[in-house]
Amino acid sequence: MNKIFALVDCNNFYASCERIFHPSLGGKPVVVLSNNDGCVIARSEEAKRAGIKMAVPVFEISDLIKQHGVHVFSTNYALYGDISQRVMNILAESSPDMEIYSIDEAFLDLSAISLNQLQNHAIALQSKILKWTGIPVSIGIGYTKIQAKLANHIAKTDPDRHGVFSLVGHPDPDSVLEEIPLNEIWGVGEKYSAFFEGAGIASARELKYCDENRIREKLGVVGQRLVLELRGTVCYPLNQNPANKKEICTSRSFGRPLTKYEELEAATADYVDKVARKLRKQKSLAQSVLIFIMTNKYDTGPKYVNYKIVKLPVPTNQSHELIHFALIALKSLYREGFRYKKSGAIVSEVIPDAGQQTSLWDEKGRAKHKKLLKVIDKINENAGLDVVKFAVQDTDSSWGMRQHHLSPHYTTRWNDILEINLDDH
DNA sequence: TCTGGGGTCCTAGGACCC
DNA sequence: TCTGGGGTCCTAGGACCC
Repeated sequence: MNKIFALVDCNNFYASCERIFHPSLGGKPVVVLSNNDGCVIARSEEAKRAGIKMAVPVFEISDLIKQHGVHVFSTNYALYGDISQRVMNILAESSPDMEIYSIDEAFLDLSAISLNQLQNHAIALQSKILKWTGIPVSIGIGYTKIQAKLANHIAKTDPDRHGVFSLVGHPDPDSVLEEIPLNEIWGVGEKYSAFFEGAGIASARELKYCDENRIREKLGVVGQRLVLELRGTVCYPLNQNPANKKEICTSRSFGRPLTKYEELEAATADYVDKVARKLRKQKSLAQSVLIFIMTNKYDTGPKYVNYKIVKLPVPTNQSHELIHFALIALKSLYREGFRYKKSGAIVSEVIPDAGQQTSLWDEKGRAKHKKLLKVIDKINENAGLDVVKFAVQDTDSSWGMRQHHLSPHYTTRWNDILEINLDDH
């Protein structure tokens, strides 16, 4: 039996999240900014129509913002993560065979739904999500993930489809593919687009019927899979139990350039602690940690970029231990006289935290710290904040993110819960 | 003058994704 | 003044082995 995949994708997710708690923003242009209020990372339809492009630095569009009265928000991951979970819960309930692909997308296996019910099933799901969470979604259906992605693109862009489109059961799928430019295909980026253009392949339909071996020669197995998936051969199955991360990274630009070692140390220790928490959350240990620091790549002043990798003597996910080795690396990286813009920590050689061979001596202190960290994690999780920190992380954190347009944490922080005044009408 | 061949493992870097 | 952050997979090439 053929597999049938659906891709459910939240429309303009971050912008839609901000709108849930600001219903008056319906029909108005909304954008959400990256960390430090740097670039545009989400736009409502109105903002797109106003000519605001994805990923532009916000200072370049200040005129557009004024001109169209665009509502601007700092990124609020606590809110988006929580709303995402609610959407995913609804999907999981309706289709147990599901893969969460990103914060705002999930693949579903709909093979069990009869062909003539597919469309209705999708429409019902779409309206349920809207009703229960306030988030509008688009749903695309196909015989492979790449087909489902394509169908989703049509569901989103063709107003006649009202957010649902299926290539399965379509009378003439090739005529649909004919209209799809190559760079809309999932897995086709800048380089592949240029290659296809040079090879005289102009649409998704042409790619589907091209000589598969020729593509394989030039683009390897990745290119060949593109062709096969377009034809309906599954190369990317549903991945229901995503493996643990093999690499975990936390890095940030600072709210202002840092020059003193102590400030750089505080920020970097903070990032390392965040990495350690992510490790503990997925019950993993890291065997090496990389620290990098860099100056502003857009600055005209003196530039410096460098990194250092430290092999850890014992695999660990303990914050203080990782911070200890990270700071040794940082010390050797630091040079005076530069304005640092960003630093980061990446752990790799990640292994499961189970049955690790450690020396007896190691084991003693480690077990104690493990208990302590468990408590700290719990406190921080419940508070929804970084209440407990290591001393080196600094409580002042004037280097922290600029977020001048942050909305409240409506759903994850008690103090921010929405109050409704019933007398006010 | 002649100078194997096949295999594995590791790493860096490219390409892509949201 | 202001320019995001966190991932995965694949490939080519070097090191090393027998």
